Amino acid sequence: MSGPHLQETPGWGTLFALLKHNKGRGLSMSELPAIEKRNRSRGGADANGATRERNEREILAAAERVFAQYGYRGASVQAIAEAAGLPKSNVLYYMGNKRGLYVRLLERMMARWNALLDDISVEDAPAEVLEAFIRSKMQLSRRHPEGSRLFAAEILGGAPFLQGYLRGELREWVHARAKIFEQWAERGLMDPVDPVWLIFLIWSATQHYADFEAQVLGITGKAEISDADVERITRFLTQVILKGCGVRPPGGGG
Amino acid sequence: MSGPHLQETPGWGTLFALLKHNKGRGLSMSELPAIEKRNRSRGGADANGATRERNEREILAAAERVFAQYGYRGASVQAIAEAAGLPKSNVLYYMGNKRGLYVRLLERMMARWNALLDDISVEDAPAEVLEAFIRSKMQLSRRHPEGSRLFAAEILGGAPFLQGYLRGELREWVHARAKIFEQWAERGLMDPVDPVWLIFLIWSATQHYADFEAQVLGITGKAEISDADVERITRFLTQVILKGCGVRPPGGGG
DNA sequence: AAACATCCTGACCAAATGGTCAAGCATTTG
DNA sequence: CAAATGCTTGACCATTTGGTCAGGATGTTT
Repeated sequence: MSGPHLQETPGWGTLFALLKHNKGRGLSMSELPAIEKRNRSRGGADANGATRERNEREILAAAERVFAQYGYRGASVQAIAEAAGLPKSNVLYYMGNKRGLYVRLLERMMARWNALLDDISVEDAPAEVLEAFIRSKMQLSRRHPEGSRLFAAEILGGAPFLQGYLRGELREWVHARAKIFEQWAERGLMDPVDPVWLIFLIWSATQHYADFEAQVLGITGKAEISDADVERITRFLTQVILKGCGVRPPGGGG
Repeated sequence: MSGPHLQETPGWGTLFALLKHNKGRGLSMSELPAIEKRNRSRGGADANGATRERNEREILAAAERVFAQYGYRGASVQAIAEAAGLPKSNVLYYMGNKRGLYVRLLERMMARWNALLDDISVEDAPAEVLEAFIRSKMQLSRRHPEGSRLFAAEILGGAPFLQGYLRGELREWVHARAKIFEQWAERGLMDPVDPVWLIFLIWSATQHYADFEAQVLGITGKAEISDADVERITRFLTQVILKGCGVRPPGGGG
C-alpha cells in the first residue's frame, strides 16, 4: 500500500500529457538538434540557444547516470550537478526541479522505445521479426544502458511515474504485437505459446545485459561487455528463443 | 568513475566476512528461530529474547519492502520505522545503523539463493534439472518478491555492496553449473549453447516477474499475479527454454 | 547607449536525513 | 528489596535535501 511516509505518485498530467503529445513523433523535445532556430530571440548572451542546448545535453546525460544508479529518491540534485560539472543552481535553472528533470528523462527513454518494431504485420516472416525484435532491443539496451537502468529502477519502485504509460500506450503496443504472434501460431508458423509471455521473455532477457551488467561482469570476470559479446548474445538468444517457439530460423526463405 | 559526490563501497569486510561465515549453512542468523535460548540472561524485560525476535522480524520485513522500493540511498530509516510501526530510535536500537540493516537483508537473500539447486551432477537428467531450476527460481521470486527486488536494486546500482559476492561465491556457483551443462552438450543431451548465457537467460526470465511486477500487471491489466499464473509461466518458460536448447522435456524417462 | 534577454551562481531556507544519548520503563534474578 | 538487564523513545545534532532569489555577467538588438 504505497510507501510508508514517503509518497510519490505525482501529477500524471505532466508526463502523460507530454507522452501523448509526443506520441508518434518518436522524438522527445530534448533530442531535436535545434528546435526552431530559437525564434523570438531579440538579444541575450548566446541568443541562438547553443549554450542552453549544450548544457541541457550535459545535464540530461549526467542525470541519467545518477538516477539510474540511485533511483529517483536516492539521486540528489547536488550529485547530478557535480556529475555535469555545474553548480546546483545552474541545473535547477535549466530543469526547473528534480521531478521535471526525471520526467524528461523518462520521456526520452519512452520515445526511444516507441520507435522499436513499429510496423510489423502478419505477413512478415516470424523469424525475421523476432530476430529484429531481439536485435534492436539488445541494441537499445546497449546504446543507452543508463536509460535502460533508469527505466528498470522506475519499474522496480512500482512505476510511480509510469503507471499511466504502462496501462496505456505500452499495453497497446504489447497487445498489438501479441495478436500478430497469435495469428502466426494459428497459421502454424510457430508454436501456440502465450504471446505476451513471449514478449516478456524477450524483454527480460535483453534487458538483463544492461540492468544487471554488474552481475554479468562479476560472474564472467570481464571488465566490460564488448560489441562481439553483444553479437554473440544476440545470436544465442535468437537461436534459443526461435527454436523454443518452434520458429524456423531466418534465411530459410519462409 | 563512481558516483559523483555520493559514494558507497563500504567495508567489504562486513558483508563478505559474514557471507563466508554463513557459507554452507544455508541460513543467515536472522532466520534461526531461537538461536540458543538466549544464554547469559540474568534479567531484563523479556529476558528470553522473544521481544527482540518479534521486533527484528518486523523491522526486517518492513525494511525489505522499503529498500526494495526506493533503493539503499532512497530509503530512509524513518520510512522503515513507520512501515514497521515503531519509532525510528527503536529501529536503530535493534539494527545499529542503516547500513547494517541493509547488509543483513542482503545476507538473508543470498542465503535463500544459495540453497537453490545445490546438488546436481552430470548424471542427472538435463530436463529435470533445468525444470527444477526454473521452477525453484520462480518460487523464490514469488515467495520473496521484496527480497528479489532488493537484490535487483543493488545490482542495478552497480552492486556496491555485493561486488565481492558476485566475483566470488556466485561466480563459483554459476561456473560449476555451467560445466555440467557443457558436459551434457558433449554427451549430446542438449545443444551446445553457451551455458553461462543460458543461466542468465533463466535468471532474467524468472526474475522479471518479481522485479518488473508493476510492468507485468500494467500490461496484462491484472491486479495481481496468481498462483495459477505462476504455474503457467513456469510451464511456458520450461517448455520454450528446454526446446530452445534441444533438451527433451521431462517425463520421457531419458 | 539603452533596453533586453539569457546565463550564472553564491547565499539562503525550511525540511528531512542518519545517528546519538540520556532518561525512563519493565522484568527477572539475587 | 536492589541490582542487573533489556526495551522504549523523545530530544537533540550536524549535515544534506530540494528549492528560491537576488544580483551580476555577457551578450544582442534597437
